Amino acid sequence: MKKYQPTDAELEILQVLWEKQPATVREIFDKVAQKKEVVYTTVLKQIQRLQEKGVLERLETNEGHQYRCLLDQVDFQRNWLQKTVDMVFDGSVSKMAMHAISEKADKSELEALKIWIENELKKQQ
Amino acid sequence: MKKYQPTDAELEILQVLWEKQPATVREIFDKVAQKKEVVYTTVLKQIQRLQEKGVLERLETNEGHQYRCLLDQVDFQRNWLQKTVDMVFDGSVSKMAMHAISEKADKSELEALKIWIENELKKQQ
DNA sequence: TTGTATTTACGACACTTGTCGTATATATTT
DNA sequence: AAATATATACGACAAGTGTCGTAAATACAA
Repeated sequence: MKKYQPTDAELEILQVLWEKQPATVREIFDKVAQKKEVVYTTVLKQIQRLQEKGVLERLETNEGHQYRCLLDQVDFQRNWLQKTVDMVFDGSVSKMAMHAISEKADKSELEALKIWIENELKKQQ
Repeated sequence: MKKYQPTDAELEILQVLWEKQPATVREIFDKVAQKKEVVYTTVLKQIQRLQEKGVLERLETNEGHQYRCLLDQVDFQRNWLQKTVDMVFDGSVSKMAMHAISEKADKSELEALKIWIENELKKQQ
């Protein structure tokens, strides 16, 4: 499972799993239901379809089925950013970074970033 | 047209329009066809559906129909990043920025970004 | 053990999307 | 004007998705 483009609804499920894995349908459902109104079986169905596609793996434990995500979060993030840069920001990483930062970063986040960049620079030279 | 989540295929069309607007179906098709194999009527259909949805506007000029995108590119970029941060990077802008930058930034880009951040910091306080 | 609650499976439905073929309208050329 | 080319409209279809109801299986409680 290297590349897969989940829909928004699917992504919500993956998010839950990336946070705590493996998890039961109930656990996943509870988390998802906090964010949007949805019925248990809807989430279940989505989980099952994700499993059919090979994105999730089902483990048969003694306390019911558990699911684990076979799509690595970091890989996914990388692909997502790749797509973002290519399709939304005309191929420019820094254009994207600046947009993002100026939009929403607060002071502490800016500070953190600055320090991080300085560190990167040291490493590079 | 403030918020709309285009599919990948739709986004390719919007990209063309953001670059040069308004444009005829033929012009859009030519650009899109450079990137992937597709038939004229497929692109036409997508354009028409986008128009029905109010994402594109059709202008009746003397040399055929022209289309313009009613979805502002900057708004779209903002929304996209919002979603990216929320759904892919656990709400952390700097986490996302770091991912992006470390993927691809060279020294000069880092320098530029550092200066830019310092500037942002000054503006904020 | 028998009834109740929970979990899981299965199927159904409407809607969207990507895709294209065909028909019709419009323009251009001869 | 007739013939040809181009543009546009229209409809169709399969696949995928979000959604849920209901049935079946399983676990738990009385």
